[in-house]
Amino acid sequence: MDLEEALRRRDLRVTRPRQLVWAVLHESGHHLTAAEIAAEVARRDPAVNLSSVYRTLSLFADLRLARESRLGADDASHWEPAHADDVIHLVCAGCDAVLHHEGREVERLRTHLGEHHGFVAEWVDVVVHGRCPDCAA
Amino acid sequence: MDLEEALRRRDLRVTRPRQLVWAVLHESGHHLTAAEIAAEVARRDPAVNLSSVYRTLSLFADLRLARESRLGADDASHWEPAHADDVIHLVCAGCDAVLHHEGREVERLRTHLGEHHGFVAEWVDVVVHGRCPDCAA
DNA sequence: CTACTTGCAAATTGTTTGCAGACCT
DNA sequence: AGGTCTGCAAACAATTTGCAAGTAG
Repeated sequence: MDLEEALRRRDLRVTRPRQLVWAVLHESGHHLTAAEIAAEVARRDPAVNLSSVYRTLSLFADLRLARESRLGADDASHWEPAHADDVIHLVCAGCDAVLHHEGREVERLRTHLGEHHGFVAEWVDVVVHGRCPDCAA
Repeated sequence: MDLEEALRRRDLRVTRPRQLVWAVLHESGHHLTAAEIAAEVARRDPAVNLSSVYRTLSLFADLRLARESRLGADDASHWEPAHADDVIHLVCAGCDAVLHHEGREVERLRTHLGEHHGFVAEWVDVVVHGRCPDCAA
């Protein structure tokens, strides 16, 4: 996935805030809040403003380059590079890690809803709160 | 489910705001925001304050009497009387209705995560965005 | 009585917006 | 050059909190 490519294809400009947000999003292995992203971006270039980070993230969301998720009912939104919607988020109550689980479950659910209930699923969001193997002890 | 019973059991007081929020939550068939609940409560007793509605809702959440869900990444929280977590929310992009789907899917997912990945699921949240039968046309 | 609750208003938090200037292309 | 982007500060919306007064048990 190439940022410049994706932007130019739609006549959007390649700017410093966009490059930095992109880099931070990809270098971090986990989910980040807008504020966390902004902090890391600022370390690299203090001139970049928080509101640009927000604008950039929602642009990325529109372009399907990034994905926003609500991991808790309370928390702020968390961001990560885009991935298919059949990825389930496992949020550990012990260490706060967010694991990804990929399986057939979402696909099966989607099919079931369509065939048996006539509901056309466009986007499936599954968040499981619990304890990861290390913290389950 | 009896409100007075649930409150008294924990030495909590049965008050007007609590009774009214409880009633509104149960009389409405669908998901309501705190503001909507407050508006309906206020119609019955204008003295009840919005912040009491918030305090009451989070009390109900603690007591497992009500359930909060984020139906969109943007929206405010929506509330409904508590129900098991194997109920899936289907949010229709056409008519904004929120349907409930009850099935074995969540239970199966929970078992799978436990047996194959050692992840102990405590709470599963599934939200499916799409189109209900009427709006899928 | 007296601790639990509430109303009210002010404070927080997360996110968005208006606008003039900066900068990609 | 010219329209797209950004920084900044102010606006917003949802939710929370401090505190004195109210009330359930």
